[in-house]
Amino acid sequence: MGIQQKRSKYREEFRREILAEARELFITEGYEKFTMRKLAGKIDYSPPTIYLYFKNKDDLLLAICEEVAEQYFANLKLIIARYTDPLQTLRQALLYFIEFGFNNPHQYKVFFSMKPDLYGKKEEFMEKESMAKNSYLIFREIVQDCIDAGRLRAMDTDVMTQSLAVAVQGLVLMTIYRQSFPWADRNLLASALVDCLLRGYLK
Amino acid sequence: MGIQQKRSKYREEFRREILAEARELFITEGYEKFTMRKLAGKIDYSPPTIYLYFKNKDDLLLAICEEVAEQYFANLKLIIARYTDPLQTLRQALLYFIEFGFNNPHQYKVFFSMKPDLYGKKEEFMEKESMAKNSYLIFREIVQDCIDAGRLRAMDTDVMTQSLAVAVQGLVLMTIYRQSFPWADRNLLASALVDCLLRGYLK
DNA sequence: ATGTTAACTTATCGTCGTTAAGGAAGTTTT
DNA sequence: AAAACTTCCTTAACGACGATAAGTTAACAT
Repeated sequence: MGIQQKRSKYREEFRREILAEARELFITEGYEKFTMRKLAGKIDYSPPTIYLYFKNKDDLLLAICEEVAEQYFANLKLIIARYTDPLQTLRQALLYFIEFGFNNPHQYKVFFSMKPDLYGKKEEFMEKESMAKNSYLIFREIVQDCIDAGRLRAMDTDVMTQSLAVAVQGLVLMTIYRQSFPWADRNLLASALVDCLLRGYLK
Repeated sequence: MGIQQKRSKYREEFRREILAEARELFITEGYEKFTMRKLAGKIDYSPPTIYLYFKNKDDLLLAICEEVAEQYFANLKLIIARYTDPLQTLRQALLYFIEFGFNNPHQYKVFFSMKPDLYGKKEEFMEKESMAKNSYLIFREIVQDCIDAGRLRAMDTDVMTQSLAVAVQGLVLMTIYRQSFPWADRNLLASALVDCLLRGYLK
């Protein structure tokens, strides 16, 4: 049992090492050029070795997603702690989300390189533990606080949360993915959109 | 010259035929399973034949995009003609965009399967003719009308147009791409978001 | 010493986008 | 009418991909 533990400990260590290298490869080379073979080369192992630690490429991408979500989640919690006014908290949370996307375009793209149902079936998402789920729930809480405090209109919390979320995600996605388009200044767009959204749901 | 014309006419005809089959394959099989080889099989020609009519896969995807944008653009013009109140026109335009995305998820995905700069460099987009450009400009015009009529706040037209656009595109993209997530009712989200956006920019 | 297991390799499969080279048919030139 | 050229399409192949099968090596257990 002791040995088993030791082994699985090394195993987990190596897995995390691969993951770290994978994330770096993703960031430096971008999604389009990220391949299992290149990753194998980067860690100086043969390609099949990766498959001993990850079921397949999607599994690995999901793991990267979770790492990214974890990083986002941790910072979001710090932001929440910094503000007392619920509306101010929400504003900063929205702005931080956009900033995170702008600063980490490659990480952000991972989420959209995955299959539509990589997080499982519709019901499974809320049952399984995931940083993606945690991030949504904490964001939902912020919105709920605004409603409870009477600062935002009383309406279905999920509808409000999700409509806010998709709006800011749209900004990040579009500016990242459609670089041919003559976008206005990103930061201008960000503050205009967030202002508009909050104003739109103001009580 | 007459013969040349005849030839290029047939050539164009075949090209459009391939395009039509490609779009159908895209719709029925989805982006992930769309391959040049399958398309070749579908039109009963060998794979390299397609390359006589399209430079490469991206070129073909771009052509599909333009077809989709053309369809969207045509319908959008009809909607504009139907309403006189500028704000009402904008509302319907936003709702139609979302509806279009919901009803044509596969076509919509084409735009995001393309390389970031498939429409050329940043300056080229506005110079070259494209249905994507036309769609943006007509949408921008609607927004401009609302501002001019004093119904929406006076601010940079492009910033307002683009922030509205990315918000609704976010809704479509997220619901299409992240199907594991327990979204609220799509139509509820759509009307809530559009209401919020218009309210947010109201004068 | 022998059997067992884990970790890793090489070799390979099937698929993809794409290109090279060539052939068949029609068109133009002589 | 024969020869040369052009157009259109084919077969064959390249390199890269994700992934699997089968085999090797070394550590460990008995």
